[in-house]
Amino acid sequence: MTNLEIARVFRQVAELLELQGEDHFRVEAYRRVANNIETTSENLLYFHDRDALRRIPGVGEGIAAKIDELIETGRLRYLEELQAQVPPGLPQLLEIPGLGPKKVRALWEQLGITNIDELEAAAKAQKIRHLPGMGAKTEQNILKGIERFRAHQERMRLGDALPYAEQLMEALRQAAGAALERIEIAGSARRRLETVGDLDFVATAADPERVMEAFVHLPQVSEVRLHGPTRSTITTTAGFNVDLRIVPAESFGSLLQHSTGSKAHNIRLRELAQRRGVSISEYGITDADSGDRLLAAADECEVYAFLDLPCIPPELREDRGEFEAAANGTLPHLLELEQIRGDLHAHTSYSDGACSVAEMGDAAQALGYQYLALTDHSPSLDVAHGLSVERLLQRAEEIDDYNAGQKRFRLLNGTETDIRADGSLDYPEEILEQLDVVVASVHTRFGMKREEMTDRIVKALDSGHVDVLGHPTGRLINRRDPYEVDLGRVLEAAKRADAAVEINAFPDRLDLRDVDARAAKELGVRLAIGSDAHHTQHLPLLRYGVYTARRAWLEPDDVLNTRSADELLRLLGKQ
DNA sequence: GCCGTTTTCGGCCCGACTGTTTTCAGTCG
Ligand SMILES: Nc1nc2c(ncn2[C@H]2C[C@H](O)[C@@H](COP(=O)(O)OP(=O)(O)OP(=O)(O)O)O2)c(=O)[nH]1
Ligand SMILES: [Mg+2]
Ligand SMILES: [Mg+2]
Ligand SMILES: [Zn+2]
Repeated sequence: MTNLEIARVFRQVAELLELQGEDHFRVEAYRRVANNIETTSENLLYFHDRDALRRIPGVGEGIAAKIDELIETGRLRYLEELQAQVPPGLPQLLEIPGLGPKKVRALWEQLGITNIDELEAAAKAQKIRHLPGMGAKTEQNILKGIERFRAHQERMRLGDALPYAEQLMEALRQAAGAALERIEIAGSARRRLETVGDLDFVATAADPERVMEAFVHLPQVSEVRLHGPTRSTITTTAGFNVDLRIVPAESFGSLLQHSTGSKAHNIRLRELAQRRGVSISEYGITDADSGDRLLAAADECEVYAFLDLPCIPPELREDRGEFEAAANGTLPHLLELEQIRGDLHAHTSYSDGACSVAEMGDAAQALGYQYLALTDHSPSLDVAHGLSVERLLQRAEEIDDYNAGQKRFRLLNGTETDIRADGSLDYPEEILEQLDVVVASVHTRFGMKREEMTDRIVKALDSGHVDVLGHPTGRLINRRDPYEVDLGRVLEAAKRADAAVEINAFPDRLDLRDVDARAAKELGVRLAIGSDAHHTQHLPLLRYGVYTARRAWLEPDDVLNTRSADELLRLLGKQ
């Protein structure tokens, strides 16, 4: 059982309780714990006792016992009891935008509606308007909501979201002209979360009304969901929601802080404020008793400063220890893109890349790098034109020729060797020993059992020839789940072997993910950031790996490729 | 259901928009 599966169980419990009219805070307790379990790196299977479980925030006596039951039996009787009390199609109604627990419960109890089809029929037959608090508009909104539910979009990858956000901001600047003063992206995109559910913009305006009008009339808009004086929400033609909030300039920092979130972070911050007798909102800070405004933050850091905290970087705002670190003065000095000296994962046209050795080298230099590791695929990966030993040697000559003409840059002669099903590497030892950088990755047999996959990867690391474990979980965001593996044991093996583990920066991968890279650091394992470029144009995607590294609390020393070429090769034992 | 330098019981963030309602409940961010 994976942490994600356990998290899903508790989300189901939350929904079922909610539909029975259970206390909101009890429901939210299950949701909160589900989020915290999903973002726990170590598999709960390997937590040895209840005390260890209870160190997960939000896990108390009751939930620890339920996790135990899930791990021991794969089932949760409490969930089954709740399921017996609620029609199976009912929880799905909660996913319809505009429908929450109160309305769904009323529809169920008073009209006997138990699934989406029945809901649609009731709305069309105009039966819903007779319920208290509902009317003809409610029926229309339910029908629209069902359409939206059926057209439901998955979360957008950050790599798509950030460029799209830039485009939208530019479009709005054009459309609103001088009426728009300042606009920034907030929400999960600003926190650089690997996927984003929507785009959240915050702005100030000389003429807020005009800006709102311009926003809801952008050509990219397919539907206006909300349209108020300080906040509007639109759906784009691509089916994606975009929020815009506007506040007076003196409150911009308060709004940016609020809209950057995360929700959990905001709640923690506001609780800290409460204890000091003040109240934080997106407009500023007020005295909890008198309501007098004490601060309107033009800069978001003023909000933290008011609570005697240093400013917390957006990437850390997840309520995963950043408040404790801020209070202790132990916030990390996060990695910056400018500190990256080179890229440790790239392909050329020798394997499945699109560009030549020289083209990749030139492009890396244009980015200001001191080195680029060319890590083409190995023989058994014939779909990716893996290099035979002969071709590998041929490429080495081409790399030498290229380097001969360079003063402050070098191409590193590397490989991304396949970790074969039996855990062996895909080149003879004497070949691997000649290479500057050996990245080793799993590309086949993703369906292996957890133990088998773990043994496979550990064996590869134990060979002593691996410098970097490539994309360690094999996931493709929105397309392929990570393979099942005991990451804790893999990280221990990497530590023993003095191998780094990769943050593969390609936006489809981001592998390791943030919380796993953080666990690696905490175990004392070094990270390597690689773009996995298959084209010169992919090289700049490395920045997404830096974002993930920042979300993992990484500092420059934790990352292999903040080192100079010489230092890097020394660390890898190549000099 | 969880949690505690003011609590082991009694709180649990705060505000915008909509549609229904004559003052607010529900939903969402
Ligand atoms: N104080 C407070 N702020 C919230 C709440 N819900 C959302 N926010 C703030 C923090 C969020 O980052 C921000 C934007 O809300 P979203 O629902 O778009 O969440 P976010 O962008 O973090 O994640 P997403 O990828 O869109 O699902 O609004 C809440 O319940 N309370
Ligand atoms: Mg968002
Ligand atoms: Mg939003
Ligand atoms: Zn690969």
